[in-house]
Amino acid sequence: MNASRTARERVRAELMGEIAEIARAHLARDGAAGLSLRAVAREMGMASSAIYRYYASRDDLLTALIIDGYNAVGEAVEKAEAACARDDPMGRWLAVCHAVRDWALAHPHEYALLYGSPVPGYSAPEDTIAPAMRDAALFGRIVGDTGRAGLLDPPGGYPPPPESFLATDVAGIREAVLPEVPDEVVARAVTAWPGLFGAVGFELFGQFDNVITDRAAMFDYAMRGLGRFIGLPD
Amino acid sequence: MNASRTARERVRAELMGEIAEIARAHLARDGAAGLSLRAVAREMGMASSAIYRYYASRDDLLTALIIDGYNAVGEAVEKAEAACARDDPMGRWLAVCHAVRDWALAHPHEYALLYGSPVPGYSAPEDTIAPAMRDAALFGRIVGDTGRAGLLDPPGGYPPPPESFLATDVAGIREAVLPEVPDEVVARAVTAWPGLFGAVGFELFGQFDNVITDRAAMFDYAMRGLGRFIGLPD
DNA sequence: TGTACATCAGTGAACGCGCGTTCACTGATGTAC
DNA sequence: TGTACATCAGTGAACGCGCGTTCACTGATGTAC
Repeated sequence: MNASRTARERVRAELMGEIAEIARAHLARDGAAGLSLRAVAREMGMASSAIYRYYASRDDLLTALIIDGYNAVGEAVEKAEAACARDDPMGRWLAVCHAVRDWALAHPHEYALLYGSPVPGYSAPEDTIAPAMRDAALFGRIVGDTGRAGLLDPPGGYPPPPESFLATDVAGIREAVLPEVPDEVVARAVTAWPGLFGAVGFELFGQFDNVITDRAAMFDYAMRGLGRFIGLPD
Repeated sequence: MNASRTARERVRAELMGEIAEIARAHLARDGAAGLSLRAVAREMGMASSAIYRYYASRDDLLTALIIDGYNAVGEAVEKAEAACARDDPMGRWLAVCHAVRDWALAHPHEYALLYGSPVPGYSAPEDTIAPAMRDAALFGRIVGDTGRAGLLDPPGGYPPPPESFLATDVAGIREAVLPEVPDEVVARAVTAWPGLFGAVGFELFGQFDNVITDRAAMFDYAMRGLGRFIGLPD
């Protein structure tokens, strides 16, 4: 029967979720390197071998956590951005930035797993690519909307992007996601994006210790600067 | 006698260096999480317990590697910058950027140890603070020299730094290392600096995979932009 | 509706591994008279 | 210069730990007639 089959499958899905949830808690406490199937099984009250009914290996479980993590960042970012006025590009951009930072500060080990050093011996499968793009996709939409609205206003006084970069990567990205945005703004956007994660990483990984105290203000200022650099109106 | 005492001490120092060197090779191959005293001892041809004559614990060895790492980056950066004309601030800044990137690409695991996610269970002692500042100190000198030469020319069109940030961190940093630089440029410099490491991290940790191919050109362009933002003349 | 069979979930023991650290010890190298 | 003693380097066995993964197995849950 269909009903009974889905009953079994529902229990299965629930247990997979429970395992992932406990694993995520361990990850949050000890970091990715300390994540152990045996510890998760212990907390589930299962034999360690039982986990293998649900995840084929430790790496499989890690992959699930990574995908969930990207989606969690993506959701946080989308939710924050959705609350902004559509015609306020800078506000939308800042909402994205602060959402990333807030999420990172609340989930440092998970953030490290997603954007920090790769876990040794683990190589991410293709399934992680799409979720990993979620935040960047939203960023692209903001820049694209601003371009379509004719509101882009990038400050002058900067050297133009090099030809080789324009011809290859910038052209491809423009075609794919930013069709109505000038080449130079595409180039600026692509180079500005890592600046967000550099700022978050510096704060999270301790580079600001003993140097910066007013971190929220500094972050907001830095992100406003990046937004203006891209051409978002103030 | 003095001579003999230093003889023993010289052997000791040499062995400490050899251990660190082998450990660094393991770190480069397997990452910090995979660094094991036993493996190092094996390669030294020693009993694993003998390592403890030289380093009190695994964390002690890790600390030594971190300090060496910061100094290696610092040296690479200083060497590259020293080769530039003194009156070419943008050239000096770009030399620093490219030196960091080149070093990171050549030593990805070491870079991850210094600027990536912290090693779980390890907390860096005070001895690492000074070496960690070496590259930033040079950056400060470049900006300071440019300010003293009256060449700073930051592009307009950006919102001013928030008062709270100016009053606290910016004021302190200005006093300490950038006395002849306007507040706003200090603020810009402090916020731009993590952008360098964000760009390097994105490339190194795989965020550019399947997206950016012409990475050297993009990096150079992005760093030029940051340099201009700070006010370095083109 | 009841029964025979197949599928799945979960167990517990085991394999084989590597790790950091301690400890009592043997020899060699330096020191003081 | 020679000798007694102290210091140091290095050994090898051991402690106690945790890990990922496999495998033969028991029961329970679903399926097909």
